[in-house]
This record gives sequence, C-alpha cells and structure tokens, in this order.
Amino acid sequence: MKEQIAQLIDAALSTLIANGTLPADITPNIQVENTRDKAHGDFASNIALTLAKPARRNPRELAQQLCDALPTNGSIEKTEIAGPGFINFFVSQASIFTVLGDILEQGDAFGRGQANSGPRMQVEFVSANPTGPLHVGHGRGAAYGATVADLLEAAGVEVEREYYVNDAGRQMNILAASVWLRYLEQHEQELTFPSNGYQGHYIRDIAHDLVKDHGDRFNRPVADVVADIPADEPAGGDKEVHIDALIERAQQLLGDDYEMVFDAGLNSILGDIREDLGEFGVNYQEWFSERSLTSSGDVSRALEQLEAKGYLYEQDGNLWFRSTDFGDDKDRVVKRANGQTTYFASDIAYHMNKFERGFDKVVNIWGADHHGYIARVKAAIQAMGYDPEKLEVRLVQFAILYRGSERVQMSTRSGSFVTLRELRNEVGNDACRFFYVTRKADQHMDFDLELAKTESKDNPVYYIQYAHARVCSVLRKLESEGMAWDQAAGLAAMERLESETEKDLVKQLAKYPETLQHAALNFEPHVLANYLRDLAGDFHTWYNGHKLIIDDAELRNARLTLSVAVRQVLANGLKLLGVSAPEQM
RNA sequence: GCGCUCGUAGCUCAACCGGAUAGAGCAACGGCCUUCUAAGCCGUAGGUUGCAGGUUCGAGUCCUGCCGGGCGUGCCA
Repeated sequence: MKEQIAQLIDAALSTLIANGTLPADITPNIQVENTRDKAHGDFASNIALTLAKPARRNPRELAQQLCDALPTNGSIEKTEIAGPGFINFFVSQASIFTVLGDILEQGDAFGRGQANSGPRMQVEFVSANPTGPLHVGHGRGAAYGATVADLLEAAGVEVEREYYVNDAGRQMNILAASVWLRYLEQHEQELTFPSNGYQGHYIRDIAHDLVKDHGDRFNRPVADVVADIPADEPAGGDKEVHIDALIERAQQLLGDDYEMVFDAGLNSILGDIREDLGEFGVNYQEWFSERSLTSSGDVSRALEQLEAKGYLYEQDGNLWFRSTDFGDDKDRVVKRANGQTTYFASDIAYHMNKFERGFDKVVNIWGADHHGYIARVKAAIQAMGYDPEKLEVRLVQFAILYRGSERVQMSTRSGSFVTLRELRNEVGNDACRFFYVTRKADQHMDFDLELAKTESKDNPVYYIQYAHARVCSVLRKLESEGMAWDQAAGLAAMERLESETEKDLVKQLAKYPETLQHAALNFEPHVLANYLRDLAGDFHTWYNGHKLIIDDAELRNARLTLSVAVRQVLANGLKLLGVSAPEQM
C-alpha cells in the first residue's frame, strides 16, 4: 500500500514538472508514513514540505496541487491537506483487508523476502574464549546475534553464522596448565593451585575425564613441576610470572603430549558451549579456528601484505602497524620482539580471510568492552585495500541481573558468575530469548529474573504466546461444537468486520513485512519484539469485545479468518525471535 | 586528560530518513468473569525528552558547550 501511494505521488510530481509547476531539476525523496493519529487518515506524506523550499512555493498550496494531480486509484477514498502541508491518505476498507488473504495464502512465508535474493552477509557472534562456560553476558550476544541473523535471512539476505574460536594464545595455555594441575591432583599429588589459574569446577571434570581416558600418561612428579618456579602472588610473587613459568614447565615435561592436554580442555569446553547454544536455539554454519590462521599462513600473509604496502615499521625491536594513517589513535604492535605475533595480528588475518571469502557485508557482534578495537580493525581492513564500510560492528551492552529489586552480584574473580545454562534452567529459553532482544542492543539493560519467570500479563513473553494460544483454543472449541472454519467464506465476508478495533488489528497485521525489513536491515530485533507485543495487545482488545463462535456463519467465518491471520503473524514473528508459539497454555 | 557512547513518566523502555498532540508495560487508583482461557479487557493519573544555545517550515532525533552515568584508552587475551 505504501508502495502504491509512493507511485501515485511520483506520477503527480511528473505531471507538475511537465506542466511547469515544479522545476525539472528537483530530486524528490518520497516518504510515505503510517499515521500516528487516525484523524490523519491511514498514510501520510510530507512531500510538499520537503519540496516547498527548492520549488519556492507555499507547502500547503503545493500539497493541494499535488493532490489535484494524483491519478485516481480505487484504493484511495480521499486525500486531505493537513497541518503545515502534509497530505493524508484515506484508504478504502476493502483494500486494507486484502492483506488477510495474503497472510493466509503465504502462511509461514508471509513477511519474508525472497530467499537468498539479497546480498551475502556473514554474522559473527558470541565468539567467547573457550576457557569456561558461557555466562549471562554471552547470552545476550547469542540471542541478539542469532535473531539478527534470522531476521536478515528472512529479509532475503544469504547469511552465514560464524563463531570465532580463540583456540590460541596465553589464556588457552593457562587453561591447559590448569587442567594439567588438576589432573596431577587426581593422582593424589598435593600442590598449590595457581591463583591465576581457572578455578571453576569444570576444570576438575576435564581432568577427571583425562584420567579416565589416558590413565597416568600425563603424570609427573610434583617436585619436578614446581622446581624453581617463581612464587605465586599469595606467596609474595607475581601471579602472571608464576603461571607463565608453570605453562612453560608443562610444555617441557609433557613434550608432544602437551597438545593432548591442551586439546582435551579446548574440546571439552567448546563442546559444552556448542551444546549450550544449541539448546538455546543458536546454531552456526562455521566454527572458525584462530589457530588455523597461523597454520594456513594467513597471519604471515596478512602481515606481508601490510609490509608490501608500506604500513609496517620496526621500533624497539617490535613490528608496528601504522594504523594512525587510517584514523586510529595510535599505532599498534603486530609482532613482538620475541617473534610472537599479537592477538591483533590474528584479527587482521581473520578479517582478511573474511573478506577473501567474498561477503558483501561482514557483521561483527562484540561485547561493548571491545569498542576500542573497531578503529584499529577498520584501519587494517582499509590498509589491505578493502572497504571498511563493509564491516559492520554492533556492540552489545552487558545485562545486569536483578532478582526483583535486588541486583545479582557477579564477578569472574570470585567465580560467582551466573552461567547462561543456569539462567535458561531457571527462566526458560523462551523468556530468555525474548528478554535479551527486547531492548536495543547498545543499551544497558536490566534483566529481572522474577519478571521473566512470572506467568502473567506482566511478562510480555506470555502475553504474546497467550494471544497465539487463544486462537488455537477457539478453533478447538469450534471443532468441539461441531463447526468448522471456512476460510473462503471468511475472506468473502470481510466487509462484515466493520468495527474500529478490527480495522486497527488488520492495519497492524499489514505492518508486519515492513517491520521485519526494518528490524533486519537496522540490526534491531527489539523492533520486532515490540511489534509483536502491540499486535498481541490489539488482538486481546478485539477478542475481549467480540465473540467468535456465533450463529451468524458469515460473520463467524470472517472473524475466525482474522483470528487465524493474527495467529499466523504471531507465529512467524515468534519463530524469528527463537520463541515457541504454544497451542495451549 | 583524550576517545566512544548513553541521559525520555516513580521504574523498565519505545518513538520508522528531522514530521503533526512524545508512546507502551510495570507500579498507583477505579471498574469488567452464569458467556470461546481473567495468563485477558476498559478507564484515571503520570513529561520543561539532563541543562543552555544553534541550524529550519518543523528537533527527543542534527551541531556546539556544560552536567551526569557506562566503556575504552596495554608490547593482555
């Protein structure tokens, strides 16, 4: 409908240009909006206001001329000039209601664009270090990323979902050392666990499995392990130096077996993360290994590329990337004096790799604490000759958990963080998925556990699901009364739906496709969440004032048709949010 | 200090590319079940959009300054 009106305006503009009322060199940007106030009709355009200045005309007068020049169209009942020069369009009942037929005909596909008709995009999200279970902060990134990816796909974009596995680097070595030390404890060796090691109980579980699968293969005398290791922090030393020495010792004593211990930790935790996400309805096409960037030579190749273009220089023995040439605050080290490449070097290689895979757009969903990295990564992309605009970085703020009005304290140091799995078990996947995306991602959010758990109207998830279940319930009731819903008869009797609430409801349904598009292209799932809440509200309002199972067959079928259309759109929307649409509650 | 970001009803948040009288929910108060699920509906009340300027037909939205919160600012990962 919006499209149609825009075309009518375009035609009117051409007419006015042809007869000399408007200059030929204007570049109109035709906007048609949903009206906020019913008194303003169904749709409105501000075209006369935006053209008033370049056309050097009074906006209301111009609006009138545009109206006069509008081609006649059966769907438009009347137009009005209002306010400073808006053109309001009043659409006929019949053409508003045609959307019901579209919904029922298209079913699950209603609102979706043509599959893979758009660009190819990659969405990378969560990508938490595999050093422990996911916590509630990762949960928001997971829900947000999964929904953004699903929305894009629904909008016709070809989407690849990817998890970047940080399976290299010091943190992973600390993990391996932690596993190994717990393993030694399983062999009844007494040792003091490093303060900077991973304290979680899951480390013991991994060590236990290691004993089960490999017996004492990795066992070494503790005396050899701790010999000449610098003191830990509680003993007056430096915890970083202490743990690094332990890692080095583990590598010495285990030789080639070190990698087995390392992989045992990595695979166990990664397996847990996959399972966790899978249960949360979050799935990936690709789990991309950071280590593979080194073995494939991408890291050295990326650095060579930058070198060849003259963006690298040596200073103090380190190799620097001149990112300041591309707007970064300071230059960055890519290779240390000891020959080790930095994490940033891997990032450069990773993004080079992404762009070489030919995506039209690369979307990174990062925790908000990473926002300082955007400039340097974009700088690297640009330096390698790619368009930095093709990288879209979306930041997700952390969620603060509340139990009622009480804040749930979390700290990684004390190990008292709430895991995503615990949250899902307590609150349920549906409420989790919904709550996480109901607020703008770059906004801090308060996640109230008590509210998410309540099964009442206070909880928007149940409110929406209940609307869906209500329609199902009516259809069951209908059947038990020995009646059936006749879709064709319903569609043929649309003119019987004459109340204002019915029209509101249908107009809300008609907004679904554009809402979906908007939510997808702007990476804003909350728009869809809010839309569904509004739709459910409109439905409940209508339902409360209108009986569906009535003797008047024509009216009954018309109302049932509307109900089923609402159910369809609710189901489509909930599916995209990863929330179930129950048939009864 | 510098950079990014946010500031909207008592609370949690919306507001489509700059549009008309800034909207929901919760909390508060008052109503509605012999009727398809009351997990619902209706109504009342609640605002100088942090402050001060600027841009224009029009600003919560764009620009400048200030105030306040968050994050970043490692040869860490």
